[in-house]
Amino acid sequence: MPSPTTRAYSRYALAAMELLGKMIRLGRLRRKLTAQELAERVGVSRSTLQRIEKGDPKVEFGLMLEAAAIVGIKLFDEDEKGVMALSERADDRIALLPKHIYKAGTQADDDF
Amino acid sequence: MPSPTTRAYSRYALAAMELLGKMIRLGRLRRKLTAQELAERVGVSRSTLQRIEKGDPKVEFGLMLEAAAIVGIKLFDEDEKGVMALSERADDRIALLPKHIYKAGTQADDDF
DNA sequence: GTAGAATGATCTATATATGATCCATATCTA
DNA sequence: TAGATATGGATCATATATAGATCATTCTAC
Repeated sequence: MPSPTTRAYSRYALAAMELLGKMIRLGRLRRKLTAQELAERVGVSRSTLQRIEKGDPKVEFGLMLEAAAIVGIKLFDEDEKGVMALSERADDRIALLPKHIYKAGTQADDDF
Repeated sequence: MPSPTTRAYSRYALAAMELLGKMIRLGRLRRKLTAQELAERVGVSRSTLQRIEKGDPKVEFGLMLEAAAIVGIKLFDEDEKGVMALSERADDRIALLPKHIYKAGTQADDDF
């Protein structure tokens, strides 16, 4: 409902985005790549890379991860096989839960 | 240079995005939230939440992290303070490196 | 010190992500 | 099983992210 202009992000999300941006910049400098060079490898313009390294919440999710991967940052501390394994485990766990959530005559939500 | 339509993502990045999407869905089901409910909390439409849970590379980076945070997924395995601490350490390390990277009479890039 | 290169910041046009809506299907509750 | 609700998918108009360009500034190598 809120127009994307009005969008608000939690402080935690903002901090995490900023951190990833800084990690990408650090990785780039360590690998002695210019902004232009990294931008080309990621497949974006230099201006977009600037936003990536600032941790701008509005950049494409895929671009952040692509840039991170190129400079050697692996989320989840896993290589490709590890990520795929985790993905299957997630599938398994999802399969154990109800497919739909019903709120007909329900009260709250949280527990565990 | 490449039109955003043509954009290609590495397999690793794609796998990581898909994993995060599944983790978000798992978190939502465990907390017994309907798609509509989580979408409202994130501040997006249900259709966008569908793309988030699919790990669509084109959703805003901030939305992925916001949704993840709401269902209790913390990247970097850190709380807000931990993330900010890491952020400062990243600043320190960046400060130790040259501000500009020069490629005048240079050869390769990698080392570390 | 100086020249040249990299970076930061800003602006505009255009491609596109998002919100809204609708329909069909699946699946839970009673 | 029936009825109600959640979900998946597709479409379209609109707000907006991105590419590209320009200019000023900062830094490095020489």
